[in-house]
Amino acid sequence: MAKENYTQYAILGLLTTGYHTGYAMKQMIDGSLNHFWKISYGQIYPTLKRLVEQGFAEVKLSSQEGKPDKKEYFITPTGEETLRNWLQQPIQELPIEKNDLLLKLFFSRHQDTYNTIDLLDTYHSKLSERYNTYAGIKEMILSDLCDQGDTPFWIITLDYGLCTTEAAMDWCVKTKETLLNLKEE
Amino acid sequence: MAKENYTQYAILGLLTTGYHTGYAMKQMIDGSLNHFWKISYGQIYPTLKRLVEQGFAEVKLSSQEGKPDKKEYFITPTGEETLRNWLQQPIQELPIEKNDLLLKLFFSRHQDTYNTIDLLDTYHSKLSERYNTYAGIKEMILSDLCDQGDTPFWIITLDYGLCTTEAAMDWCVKTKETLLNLKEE
DNA sequence: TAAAGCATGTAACCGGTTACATGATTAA
DNA sequence: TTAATCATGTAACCGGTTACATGCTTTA
Repeated sequence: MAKENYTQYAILGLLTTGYHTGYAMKQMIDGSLNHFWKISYGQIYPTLKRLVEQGFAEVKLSSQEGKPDKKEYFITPTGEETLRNWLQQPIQELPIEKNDLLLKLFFSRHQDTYNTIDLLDTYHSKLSERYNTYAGIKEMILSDLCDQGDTPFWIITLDYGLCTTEAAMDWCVKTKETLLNLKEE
Repeated sequence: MAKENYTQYAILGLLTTGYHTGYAMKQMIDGSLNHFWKISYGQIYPTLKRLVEQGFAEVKLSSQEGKPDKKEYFITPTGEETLRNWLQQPIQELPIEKNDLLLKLFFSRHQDTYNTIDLLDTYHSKLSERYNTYAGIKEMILSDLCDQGDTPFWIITLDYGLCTTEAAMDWCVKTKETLLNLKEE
């Protein structure tokens, strides 16, 4: 099956959730989507251009007072259909994350145990930070009384982040013990 | 801080664990490392070449009977030092996995609930497959009586895969319920 | 007046994949 | 004899990042 460029669908999707400029999309992604997706201006603007060329979106130039002009993009019916079609396709393959901590652990036989444990500790604290960030965003969304139709779905993706992060943290703790036992032997 | 090319360290690491040809490395990675790292021949061979140029490895041409000639690579003391140095550096940033299921869920507000649940089911079954694969590899390593010094570290990385995969599976089940409740309201 | 935020864009680069090319040996 | 396994390699391509360029407005 042909490879898919998911980035365009991400942008198409954002067009349906109230983000109409490249700048606004970038803000949104950096703030709320970045636990499972990120994107740079170098992708956003060319993609928006291409979406218009393909008839999936339309541009409207709008000049604002006190702010620079901006290009507002809107999804077309064809674009909506394309998005819906993609949403229905089952995922083909699980993502594999390139994890450099695991890569290091894999080759840590000749390393000093305490050094390896340091790696684990740093990793754990970063996971903990991440966990708190996600929990914070979740709180924020839930306390926002304006109950958008999108919010339950946003919460779901956050929960994914929370539960896998938690599992990874538990693993850190367990692994630390394993390494210490290994050393004692 | 400058960006790092982890691939070269992966290859350097493999050189220390008994894999001396590009072909053998590829086999190894596809079989045992692929839950957190993968690599193509298009990277392996040029990287090996570069490692030699940098003085981190040495080549030895060996002709075998009944098999094609091969190039055997060996790590040099400088290479070992480079590797050890990298192993000691704490990881800078957590990997963020691009997850297209989450991307779809994020925009699934306008989708049919049962369709979304289908996505979750497929995902769950793939996770389950992955879990079994990891569990199988772990069994295999543990039952292999030749107790290499590397094995505890390999088990640790497998455990990471097992526990995060399990967490993701639990999330699938929970999310399915959430979606059904949402529909009933 | 300087920094921060709003806003759009591109060119160079880089890591990585895919497809292709080659060729020997061995087992079905 | 055909497929599978062993073995090495490259060129084209692609997705994505980074650095750079521009310019306006608001706030400190």
